[in-house]
Amino acid sequence: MRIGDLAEKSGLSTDTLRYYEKIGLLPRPLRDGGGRRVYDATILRWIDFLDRLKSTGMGIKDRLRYADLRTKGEASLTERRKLLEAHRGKVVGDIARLTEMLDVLDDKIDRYRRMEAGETVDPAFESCARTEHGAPPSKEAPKHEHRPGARPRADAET
Amino acid sequence: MRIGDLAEKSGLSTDTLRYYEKIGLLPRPLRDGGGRRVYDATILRWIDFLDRLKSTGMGIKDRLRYADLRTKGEASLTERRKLLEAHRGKVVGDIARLTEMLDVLDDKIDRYRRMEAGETVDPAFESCARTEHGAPPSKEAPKHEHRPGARPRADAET
DNA sequence: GCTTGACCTGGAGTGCACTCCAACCGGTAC
DNA sequence: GTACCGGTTGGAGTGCACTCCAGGTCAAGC
Repeated sequence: MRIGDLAEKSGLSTDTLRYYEKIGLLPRPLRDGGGRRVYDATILRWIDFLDRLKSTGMGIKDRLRYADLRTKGEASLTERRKLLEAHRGKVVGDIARLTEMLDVLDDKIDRYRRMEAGETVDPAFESCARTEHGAPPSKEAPKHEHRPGARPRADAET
Repeated sequence: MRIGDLAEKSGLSTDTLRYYEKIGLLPRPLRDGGGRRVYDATILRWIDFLDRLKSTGMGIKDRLRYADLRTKGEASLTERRKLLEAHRGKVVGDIARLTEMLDVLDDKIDRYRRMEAGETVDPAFESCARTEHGAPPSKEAPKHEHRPGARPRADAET
């Protein structure tokens, strides 16, 4: 398999494949008589995993680190596991943040929809602010003060 | 509130706040006698929402678009809703991808752990390839000869 | 009055992750 | 033989999202 085929199969461009090779994400492939890269189909699995790492927010440095450990064989098992565990933590956090955002968005979209329908909707007091900075509500909005579990904060946008 | 206070409260740097203002993400604040920016606390809500959009993967262009629509008031409700709905779709997709990755990672971490414990574990094919290309496991991955940089390793990731 | 520190501006620099390009080479079809 | 396609290289360019800096102003504290 030459670089063009791999590009097609992996969804990466030939430029990206060469770039990944250059920085060390991909191992150096064999070359044919004319000096052209020849790939084994198994590389696709590695590319797929790299892609997954990337698309779940792992930067190039950590992918590089993982790729580097991988070349070291069994000796690097523990380190690789730790790297993956760290990434797992990030993924769990990301899922939580995204899930929270889904609520915020649903809330906001619903409000917009009602406003579009001509309903009078009170200025969006909703969950767009992080609880950590939980600005104590100014006296303008005393209603929403103590609602455990409910959205503690308001957003000025309409 | 001056820019330093806002920076502290929002978690953004003063540079970033000025940068956001420059590109139009933040409205131009009033100035005091000495020409210094003076902020109303309500800006924090907007910053928090922007931050949420950002941390759930919305790029600066779309945030800018949303910010711009916001300044247009009610006339832009529908467009804003559509923008948020589009983002919602992305968020749903991201959650799915991350959740899938969590499985992959758990699988891999578990495998690594067992290998560290000396168990014989077959090379983890399934956890790194997308199900779509689902390649059947090849017969026997050759035991790792260790020649860094010379060739691609036969097994996808161990 | 002087120092300190926060703030101002415009513009340059950074890091990531590609992406594109010029100039060249090798193999195949006609 | 030559046109063409798909490769090769090193290096430059791009877009995003900041981040830093020089050189200045302003207000308050000593």
